[in-house]
Amino acid sequence: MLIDLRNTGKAAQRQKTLQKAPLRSSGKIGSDIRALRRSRNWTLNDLAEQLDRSVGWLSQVERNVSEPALDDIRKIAGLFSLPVSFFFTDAAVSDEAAYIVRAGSRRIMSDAPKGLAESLLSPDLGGAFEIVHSVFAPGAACPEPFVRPTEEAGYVLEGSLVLFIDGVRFELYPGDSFHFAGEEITWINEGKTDAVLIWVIAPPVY
Amino acid sequence: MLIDLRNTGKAAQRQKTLQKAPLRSSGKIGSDIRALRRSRNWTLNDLAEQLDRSVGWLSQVERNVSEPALDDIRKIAGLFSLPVSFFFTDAAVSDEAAYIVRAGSRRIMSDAPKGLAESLLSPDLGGAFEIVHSVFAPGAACPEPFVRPTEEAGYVLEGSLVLFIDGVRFELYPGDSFHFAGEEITWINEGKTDAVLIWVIAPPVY
DNA sequence: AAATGAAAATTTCAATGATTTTTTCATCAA
DNA sequence: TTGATGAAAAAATCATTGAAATTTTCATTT
Repeated sequence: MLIDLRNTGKAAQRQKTLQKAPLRSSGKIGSDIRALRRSRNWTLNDLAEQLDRSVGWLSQVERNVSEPALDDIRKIAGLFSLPVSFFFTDAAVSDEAAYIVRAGSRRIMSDAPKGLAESLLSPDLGGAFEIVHSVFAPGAACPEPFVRPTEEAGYVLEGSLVLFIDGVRFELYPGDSFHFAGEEITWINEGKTDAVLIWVIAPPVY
Repeated sequence: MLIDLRNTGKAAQRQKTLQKAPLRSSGKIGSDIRALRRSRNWTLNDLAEQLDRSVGWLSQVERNVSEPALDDIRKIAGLFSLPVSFFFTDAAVSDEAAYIVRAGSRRIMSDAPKGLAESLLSPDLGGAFEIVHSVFAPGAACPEPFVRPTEEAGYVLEGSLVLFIDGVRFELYPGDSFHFAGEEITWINEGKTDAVLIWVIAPPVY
């Protein structure tokens, strides 16, 4: 059992001010930044340095106590290789926003004309895993093999995708699913149509 | 830096015998049982008791050192509310089995004529999360609201499903996705066609 | 080979203290 | 009035350690 010393004497008074702390910022941009930072295993200090801002400021921003300037957001988006729009999804109706992501209003994660369009199926970053909706254009190929310290799985919705797991080639068609953890991965869409997949990653990397 | 004491004196000799330990059982049924037991937070003892078997035996079975009799498997399937077939999926071609689950050869998790047909999209149980392919028959409804100590998310492939999250009603259509953790859930397929979803659960519960 | 029981090994868990990270807050600047 | 800073306070993280619980190993019996 822990003994809570906070409700005595001087400390009790401070708590009062704590509760009064105003929540100036309305959006949830701060939470997103926090999730993104965490997914990269950066500390407040790590990110603050790259932004040329103080740790205290970043802490406030991430807790939605104060809002970053547009320029900061641009910088942040850049650091995470995300489009600025990522932070401004038109949040759906009140209740929904927390639980549902409608087909038409997913958050875009990569605009890049690299042949891979990714959007987020989870309402927010963070949590144990994230679900991404990925569209691989015909001919698109993974720029280079990658290994991630994650557990990943996917399901093919449309088209077909060639996946190399530790160098072994697998051709995946609609309805097929895959799963790997720690192996070296590459992919290429050898088909003539888009390959559409649902990709699950744990823990989140975006 | 850890100091490994095992390669000295008597211990070193034992290690030799350890390496010789034969792997008598070929399948991976044992691993499945282990994953299932763990997902229920049961100890070897808990399960052994219900099976009227010794802990030592169960340990061997789970490590694929020895094989349970068919009757044991029936009992085990029963304890986990799974069809016996669950343990006998026709493992695809060698390399594939570990990574890929083909559309046509998923492991069935529930035959129950309750209007919900679930099959596993992950090649094996265990891991950080599991992906389930679920088909909700028209009119099918969740027998009773449930709360699970998990983080779950899903994506609608076909049809539509009504999901109640903490009592709030959401109608989901193809392309929509949802996410919840700890809320009370119920669902019902009010449509005239099957509702087909992909459902992700972390950590695994099956 | 399957199964058991008991010893040996391993894992799990809670408690502790040292660090690191994060939050709070008084204060200054725009 | 909000953004920003720096430093103190609080909280979270991490590596240890010892005790308890779980799991594995193995000699023996069926």
